[in-house]
Amino acid sequence: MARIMTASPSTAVRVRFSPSPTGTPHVGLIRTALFNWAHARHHGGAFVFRIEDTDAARDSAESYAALLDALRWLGLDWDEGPEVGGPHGPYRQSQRGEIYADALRRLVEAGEVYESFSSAAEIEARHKAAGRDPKLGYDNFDRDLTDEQRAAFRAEGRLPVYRLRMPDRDITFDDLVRGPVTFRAGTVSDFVLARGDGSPLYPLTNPVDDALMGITDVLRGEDLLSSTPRQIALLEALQRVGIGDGPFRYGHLPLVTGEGNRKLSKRDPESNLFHYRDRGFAPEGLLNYLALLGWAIAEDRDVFTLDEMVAAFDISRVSSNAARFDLKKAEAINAAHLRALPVEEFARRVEPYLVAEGVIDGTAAEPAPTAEQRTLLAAAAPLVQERSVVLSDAARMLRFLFVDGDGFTLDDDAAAKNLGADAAPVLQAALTGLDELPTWSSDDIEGALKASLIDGMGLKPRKAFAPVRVAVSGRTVSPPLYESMELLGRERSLRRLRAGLERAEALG
RNA sequence: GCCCCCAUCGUCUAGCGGCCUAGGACUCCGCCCUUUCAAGGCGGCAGCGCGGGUUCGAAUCCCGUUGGGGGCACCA
Repeated sequence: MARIMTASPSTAVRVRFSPSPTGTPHVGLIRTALFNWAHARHHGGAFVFRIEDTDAARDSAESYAALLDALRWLGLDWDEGPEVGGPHGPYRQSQRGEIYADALRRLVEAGEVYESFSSAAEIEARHKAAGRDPKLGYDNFDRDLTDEQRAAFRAEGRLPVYRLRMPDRDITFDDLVRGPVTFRAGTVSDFVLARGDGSPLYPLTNPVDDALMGITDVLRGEDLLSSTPRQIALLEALQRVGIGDGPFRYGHLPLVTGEGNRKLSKRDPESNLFHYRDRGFAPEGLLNYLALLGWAIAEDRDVFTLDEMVAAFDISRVSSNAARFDLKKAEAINAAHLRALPVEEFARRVEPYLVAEGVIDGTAAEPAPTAEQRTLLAAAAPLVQERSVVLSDAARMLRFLFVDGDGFTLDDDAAAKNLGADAAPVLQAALTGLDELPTWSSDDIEGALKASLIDGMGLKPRKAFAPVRVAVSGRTVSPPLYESMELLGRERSLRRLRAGLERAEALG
């Protein structure tokens, strides 16, 4: 372990990643997870994973599974959390009901929290009556209700919600990425911690768990910045009733935006993490790109490994401006990581995408190529590694090698452009030259094609090789032509050239 | 409307008073390499929102302004 450990356990960094299991993991959410993880690893601290599933109506088992799947795929390992356990469990809020009930009880008994009977309509009506903006928020009306008043409301059959009594002073905290932030006294109204039926809400569960789990640094999206004064007030109140040690450090990460500078929405397919996995982003490539959204490792470098990130990560050097997700750059970073992979590793990672192409057996999780296919892939992988932006590119380029007969199809656009009538003489000449070849090696193929097409027909290389490439591989972008044909083998190569010729002649 | 945050090339960023006639990356455009599609190499286009200060000196500090964003639920 080369990592630097902090001096004493009491100062060890503890961060948490606490998503709610709704929908599919979002790239912005993952960026938050990454920065938390990197911060913890950099300081030799703990990365706690907690599931905030207090809303039974919206949470789903699929989302929960997807969250674990996502972190595991990315390699963001957690020290405490679901399926790992830890001293502060359980790590799913749906299993911590008693903890919140106890916290709420203590807060009420201490007078930190009070019962509020006002309905939204009543609050609005009071604002209007007083000539205030009706959408001002809660007006602290129920703060000092007497026992008699409360009893009267209950007698009407009303159930109160529970609100925290906000302190009447400015609340300032030193944001880890932004520096000092102050909210003026009176600008944050008393907020609801639990429903009328006593069920706890996020504003209560989140700080309670952070306090109980010994969290020291909260790194989250900027969208939560304005709820920080509420959390700080709650944390102070909790401390007064014997829960936790008061407020901790906060750092608000810049938002990840999409087109039009809007916060990337969960509805936007571009925000779906698995969309990138399905296309063949490598975890290290995607993570590297996500890290660039708000952080830079050095002035003149932007491709780096996770280990390098851990060593260099400094939360205070995270940018505070929102960052636009740029697919083109993400792809470029990913391509750099794919090229850096040992070729055997690259081949192994292409396998799931060949399964998706339907050319090898197995599942994405467990591809089951035959020994023969594995040999072919090993030979072909080096030909496509540097031409792949995502792993599915490689699978698409390699597909033609793994199929035969009806399994082989021509790309429509490629065929339309390159296998027209004028391709017929080219393919005919190629066939003639190739047919006489005593041995079938890439060098021989190269020699034969050049002799018959370039020298023989006086064609420009572009013109000469395009029809051959498309006839043989089905696409305009393929592995290097001669090597491809060698791997394809004489029979299949010639058969495809003949098929291409027939097509070209039919059009002429 | 109220509260809070932000402000350097189209995009992501470096810059934390002089090293800046502002550096890198992506995109785009050229050229080279390859008698193939790509990849790679080299080069180019392009930026400190505006106005005041502070200072010998400001992209960097302060104030204002404009613009953008986020938050204002018995969702998380």
